[in-house]
Amino acid sequence: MAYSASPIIDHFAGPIGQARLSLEDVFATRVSEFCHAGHSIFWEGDVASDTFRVSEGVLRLYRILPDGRRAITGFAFPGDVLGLAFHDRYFYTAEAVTTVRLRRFPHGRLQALAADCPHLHYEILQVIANELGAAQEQMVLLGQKSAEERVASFLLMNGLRVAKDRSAPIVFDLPMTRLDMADYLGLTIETVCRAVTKLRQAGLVSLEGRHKVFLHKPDELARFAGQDDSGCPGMIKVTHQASWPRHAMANLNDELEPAASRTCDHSH
Amino acid sequence: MAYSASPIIDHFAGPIGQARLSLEDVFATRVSEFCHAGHSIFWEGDVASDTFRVSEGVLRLYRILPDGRRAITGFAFPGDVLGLAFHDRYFYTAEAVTTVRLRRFPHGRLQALAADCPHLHYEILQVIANELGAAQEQMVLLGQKSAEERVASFLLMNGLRVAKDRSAPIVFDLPMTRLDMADYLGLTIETVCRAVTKLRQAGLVSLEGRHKVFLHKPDELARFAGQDDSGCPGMIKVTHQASWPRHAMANLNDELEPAASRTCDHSH
DNA sequence: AATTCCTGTTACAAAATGTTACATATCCTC
DNA sequence: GAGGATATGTAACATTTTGTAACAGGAATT
Repeated sequence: MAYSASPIIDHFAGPIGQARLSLEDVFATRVSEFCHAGHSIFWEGDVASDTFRVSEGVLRLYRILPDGRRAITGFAFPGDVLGLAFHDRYFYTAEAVTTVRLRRFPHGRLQALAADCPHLHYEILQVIANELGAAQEQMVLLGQKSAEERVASFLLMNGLRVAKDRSAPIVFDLPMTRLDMADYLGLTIETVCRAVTKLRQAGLVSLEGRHKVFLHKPDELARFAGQDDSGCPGMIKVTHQASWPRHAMANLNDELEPAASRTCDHSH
Repeated sequence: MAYSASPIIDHFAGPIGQARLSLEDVFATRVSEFCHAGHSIFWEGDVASDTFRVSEGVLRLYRILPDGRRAITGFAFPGDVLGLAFHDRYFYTAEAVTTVRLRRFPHGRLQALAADCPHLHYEILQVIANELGAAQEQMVLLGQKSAEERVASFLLMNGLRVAKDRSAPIVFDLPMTRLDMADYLGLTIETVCRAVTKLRQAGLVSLEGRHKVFLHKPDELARFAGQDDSGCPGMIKVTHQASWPRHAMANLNDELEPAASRTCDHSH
């Protein structure tokens, strides 16, 4: 909060402050910093004074339970921005998996910029909303999927970061360790290994060294992973729990509303 | 997107639009609707045209996997607002556990209001940031905690919604079914029952009927649940993984920065 | 008040995952 | 490039969780 004004930044506060600033613009004004593998940018519980944008490299984001268990809540890749939730303290530790290049921007000052620039504010909201979507996806994975499904999902998710086309084989690099994967997927190292072996035997994936992955049939892998296809319009899913009637809700008209209360009368 | 203007709302768009609007204010202008137990407000995959604020009652929020498994990603209680992530489609189904009273506000118009009122925009961001925090907490629970720890965490979490004081016994109502709890905690009904029984035998909780819960020793229950104490300043945790050096990062000074790159040199 | 249905509980067998132990591969330093 | 340290892979065994099934209890209806 007591940061001295930097001329590099101050032009944002002027009339240009109303321009369509993007997060990328904001961070572009800052110098690069480096964080080597195994070192941390910040720790869980630290006062959250800065936000960070990753330029190169990968971070693991984790929390530690009182008894020492480690839960990796996510990984940060180039382009990702950390600390945008504007909490008082960081909720997780951010540790470099590989050497990371990043830029930082002060928390409070970014908030001030966002207050003056709705577009920037909206972009921040979008980033957090996407993180929330990813977190919910992960909740589904951790709560409902088997070990093999989790590993398949993880490989596919990382593959699709590189190539969006599921119909063609994908080759990519997986920088994190097996322990990272395990702590992210809620499994042990051994279970991860077993699952990878099975996927290899099924001809769906193969490995070269520890970190290079080949997805031979991403499409089939997706089906195997129990990938949720929701959001694909026209896709009707058969379910066997109290969740059948998927017909679209119709009464979303928004005329001048009647004074009386309405009732959601969607059949069960 | 083709909503006709409503006079009830339009005064927000005028000069008053710059006032410190709160989400509560915005929804207060709308009529109440009711949704009876078992019925849904919206479905996963529906086009997201409205946001909702719960006035009374409880909703379960869930996604369905292609093979029918149900993952409850959360519950919505009075005061909670749904749909603020402004995605094109709802990512989950919102179904009433009890009869629910709620108010709705059109997606696009709320976005427009937020663009004119930084305070409102900021409040929306806070809501999503809190949801994100809860989702990460849940990821830790699902990935790292045992069945009994999960149930203990769940009971405690719901108890603390009513009473913030962990040192005194808590009595509260748990409106959802055992199946809801199971699908939320990534367990089966039977495992939930067994866990509850053990907690009962340990003298930590007791039940009256299906939905009334007594937490006799919330403090002890919290310890049992492996509750993360992070965020409590001065709390140093002993860990046994690659996460030891928890000393605070010091070089967060933010002077006019040197042109050269810096390095995060926190020891590992 | 009795019946019926639904939800919740318990016991035991089965499956999945975690543990332990050790072999092998890869990485890093010298 | 040698050698040690670390990470990974595999297998046998232990534990936890699940699946199945039978039963108990509560609420709503008759």
